[in-house]
Amino acid sequence: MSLRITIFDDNKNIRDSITMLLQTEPEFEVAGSYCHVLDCVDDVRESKPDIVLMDIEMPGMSGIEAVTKIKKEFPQVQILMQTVFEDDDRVFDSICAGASGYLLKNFLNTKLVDSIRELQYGGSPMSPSIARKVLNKMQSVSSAIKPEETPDYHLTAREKEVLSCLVNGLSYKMIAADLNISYETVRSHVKKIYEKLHVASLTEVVAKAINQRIV
Amino acid sequence: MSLRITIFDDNKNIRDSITMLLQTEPEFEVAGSYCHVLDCVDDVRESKPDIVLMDIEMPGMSGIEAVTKIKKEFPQVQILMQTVFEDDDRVFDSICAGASGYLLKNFLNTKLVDSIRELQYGGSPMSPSIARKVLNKMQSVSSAIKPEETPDYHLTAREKEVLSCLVNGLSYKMIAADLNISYETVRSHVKKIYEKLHVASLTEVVAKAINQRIV
DNA sequence: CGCTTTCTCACCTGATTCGGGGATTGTGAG
DNA sequence: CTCACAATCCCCGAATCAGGTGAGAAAGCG
Repeated sequence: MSLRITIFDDNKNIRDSITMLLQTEPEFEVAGSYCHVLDCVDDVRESKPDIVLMDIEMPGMSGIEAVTKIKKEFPQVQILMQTVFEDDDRVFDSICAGASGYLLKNFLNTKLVDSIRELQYGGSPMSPSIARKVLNKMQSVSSAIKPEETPDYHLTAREKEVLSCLVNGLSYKMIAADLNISYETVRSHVKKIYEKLHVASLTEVVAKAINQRIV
Repeated sequence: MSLRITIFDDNKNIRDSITMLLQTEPEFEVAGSYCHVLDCVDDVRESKPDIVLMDIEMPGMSGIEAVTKIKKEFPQVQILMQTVFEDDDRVFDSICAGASGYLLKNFLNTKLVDSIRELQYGGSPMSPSIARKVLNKMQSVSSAIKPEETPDYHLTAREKEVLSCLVNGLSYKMIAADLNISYETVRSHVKKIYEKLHVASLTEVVAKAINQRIV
């Protein structure tokens, strides 16, 4: 059983050299070869590839958009991105779009065949420098999510109730009605909240409450 | 100039075979070899490695904790994780802890030397199946973060400026001073913002701005 | 050239919030 | 049993915000 491979690259020389490279392996079959991705979904439908090689820089529509579209229609297709640039954002965007591997073009000759095999076996081939970018991004993302250190302002239960009403945009009057207490009581609580959060206006309270998830 | 490598692995056989493997390369130097990570920080301080090989399964303290500690003290040290398991969580945790590469143990013989060189050159060697897990995680995380469907309230640039001031807790007066415009102008902008966001109080504006990331 | 949008500013009236007080209960810790 | 603290309520004056109305200058557009 042969492995069908479709190529998207605007550079004919690269397409040809990839084709030649792939033909050295008997079980690889170039199912299609296209110089743009404007009809990528149709192209994939027709060529029925197991693996798509996608250049990231393409005229008309970017390779990243193409990945999104192809993955949406044919989620089982594995896509290997190729690029000359190590642009952080594009690497990241490609991954989010659903690419399964990422190869720098200057590794094409030496690594392409290996990479395709790795894709075939459920791996994700990546040039090491790309992998480094991915790991760094991963670390920054995860550390950006976690830091939920809530300094704990010792708000009482009632104060928290009032606070969450404030965050929901209620006025003192409305809060009073809502909690069945007097307007003045609400004010007392709010004053306390001001003290405890070290702020001096409702907007600051709301901002602080939301950002520090005291709500 | 030789590359100093320190090994942490509770299995003596593996430590020895790694050492032998590394000795085939003249510029590699095994700086230290330890069977546990309880004193990993001191061990690293003494052996002064450029690269640390860390087994993920270790008695006493897990390799992941060790990575955290080593990276905290010696951030420039590159750490290559090794494991027999492809446990999703541990892979992810290792990355967050600061590991720079991830190698499955059954690739040790064939890939270790290459991987160390890639680390040396700023890459992140990963077994393809590990890379796949990382990509998948990445995709799920990013899609979990992104769903920020911002309905787009058509705020003008100036309005957004005012808005961000509001979110930072500034009063109209302060905003006026900040943006070098009149108090009344600030009010005009705020009124517009109220209309566009369909709200009627500052607290609602702040809450909406933060929650929908219009800031 | 008109037309729309944006940014700017102004005035007035009423509503709401802010920052000080002070007071009364009940409850739980020491 | 005090003593602290939370929760409730009250008053006042000053500051700020809200809503409505109007209007001029500059920029962009057909």
